[in-house]
Amino acid sequence: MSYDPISRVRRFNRAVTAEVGALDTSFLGRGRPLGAARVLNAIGQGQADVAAIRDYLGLDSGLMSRLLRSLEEEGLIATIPNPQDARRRIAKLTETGRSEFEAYEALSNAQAKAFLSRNSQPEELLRAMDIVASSLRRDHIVLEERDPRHPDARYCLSEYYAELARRFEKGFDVSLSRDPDAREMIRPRGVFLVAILDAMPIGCVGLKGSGGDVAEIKRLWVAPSSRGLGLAKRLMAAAEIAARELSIEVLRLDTNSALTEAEQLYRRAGWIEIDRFNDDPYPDTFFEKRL
Amino acid sequence: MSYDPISRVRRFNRAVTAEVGALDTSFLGRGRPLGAARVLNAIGQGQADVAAIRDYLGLDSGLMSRLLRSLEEEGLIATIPNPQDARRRIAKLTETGRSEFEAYEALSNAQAKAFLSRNSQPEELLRAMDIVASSLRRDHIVLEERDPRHPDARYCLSEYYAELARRFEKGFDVSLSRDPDAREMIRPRGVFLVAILDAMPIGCVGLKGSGGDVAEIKRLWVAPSSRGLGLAKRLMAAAEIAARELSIEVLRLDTNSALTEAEQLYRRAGWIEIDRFNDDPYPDTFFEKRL
DNA sequence: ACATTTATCTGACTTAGGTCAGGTAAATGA
DNA sequence: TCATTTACCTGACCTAAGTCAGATAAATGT
Repeated sequence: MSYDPISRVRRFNRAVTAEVGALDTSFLGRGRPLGAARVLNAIGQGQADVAAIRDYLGLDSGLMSRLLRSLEEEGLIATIPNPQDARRRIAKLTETGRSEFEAYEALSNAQAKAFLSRNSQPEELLRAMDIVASSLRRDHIVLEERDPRHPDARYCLSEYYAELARRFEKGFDVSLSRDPDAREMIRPRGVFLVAILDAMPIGCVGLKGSGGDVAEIKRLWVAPSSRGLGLAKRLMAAAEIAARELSIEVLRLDTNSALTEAEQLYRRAGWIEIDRFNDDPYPDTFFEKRL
Repeated sequence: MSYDPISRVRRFNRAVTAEVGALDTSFLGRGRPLGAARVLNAIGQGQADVAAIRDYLGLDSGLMSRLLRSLEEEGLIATIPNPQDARRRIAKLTETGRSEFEAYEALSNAQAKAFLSRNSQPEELLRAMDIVASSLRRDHIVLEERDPRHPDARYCLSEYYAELARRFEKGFDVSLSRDPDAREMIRPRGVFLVAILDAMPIGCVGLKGSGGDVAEIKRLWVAPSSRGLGLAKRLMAAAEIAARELSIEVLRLDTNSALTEAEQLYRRAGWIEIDRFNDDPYPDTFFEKRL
């Protein structure tokens, strides 16, 4: 017996619509109408092109224009014509605008902190919130190339190692494994891809090349909160496309049979099991795919 | 290494504010302004007293009055003076109003269903949504007395039995345990309390009396989605209050040491371990509390 | 060179939502 | 009984948000 899924979804909707306004009221906390606050915050987050902001916030061009004027009158922003195209305008925060934006950020952070402190064990709640956020925003996941030493990449890798340590019977120690040199996962030899959702890294994959026409897939990882969304498949497909761009002809990878879901993914994507091709202590299964 | 909790909360807020409008647009789907739709739905859900609706939706009395007039003009509701107090008014759906309300319900159900069907394995997502909803609405949890044969009570009991079956090494079979007769958990002998959150049962406890001044606490259960909110403690406190009302002087309970968190709860609430007082095969630890 | 397209702005207008100061009629308390 | 309180209604007014039809000026295609 289980409670009706539709009721559960609707209950979530009710809870969220009833409470989320209270959860983050930072946009209303500084005596400015919501519209103006949203524009100010979009600019503060780095959006500069007026058309881009309008598009992002879904505003009519007339309304947008008026909101920009009101922020200008407050002395919070300045707009200048785009040097490449004088019809377009670029909006930037002034000094006062920047400190006003930071006040909004501080408000929002404080509210998030207060929310967390109302919960005695926030870790499980946070995990649940991650799952919901990933699922709701699944269509906004973007894959980006990153240097493997970039903080986003390093976050993914450390989570990946931690997971291997949990799942392998004998644990996992990076230093025992052939950790690919960062150089070999940067163009022109290879690439390192990170899946980003709302500025948070939630998955990665590395293509490790040696300059020849054979390359290896390494470090495929998807955050627990984002599993079941087909992200691993998407990362693998993107890595394959990158491999073709780099004129790779043969892809290889090694894996461990403890990672059952991975093996299934490879087989379905047309990978074929081959003999061991390295003496790394952790993998016990080896695959190849000709492009 | 773990991602900053504040960023995670803010990411959830962004995801939810961006998507939840799209998640349930049923209130906007029938060409009526949001305010009127909300009032119609409040009445459809059984709210009748005008003041109660106004309070529930947080509306100004002038606005409320106008919304009621517009719904009346549409022929969806009828208002009559309260027979006990002719100043107050009672709002009820007309025939057309009822079918309009049901159209909203159908829309909302269809959207929830569509949302579920977009997810390949919705069970984990639903679990996460339950956790978030329970936590956000924790202050709205109410404890209500229910007949143990009421569907809400039976839902809780079947979940409780299923959990015992999972957690006990040898499983759990209700028929082997001394299942208290429903009569003994109804006043004046005892009570059965269910914790309700937004119409969904999320916990229960039974007070089983025999007519004398000794009674037993049975069937204490909290839904996994609602743990960590202090609900078990609250249920126990409510059961104690009910026991005092029924002139019970000694409370007893049995538990199994596999349920570690329960034992701690009892000790902290002033219960004292005593000798075995029944020959039920499942419990191995026994407690008593004098009121 | 010139018609067309594009990005933004301006003015006129609409709707939803909400506030506030009375007004009416019923209920209540001294 | 009668002043006071209470529940709801009405009219006047306000703001935020959004729509729409041009206007303006820069860029673009032929």
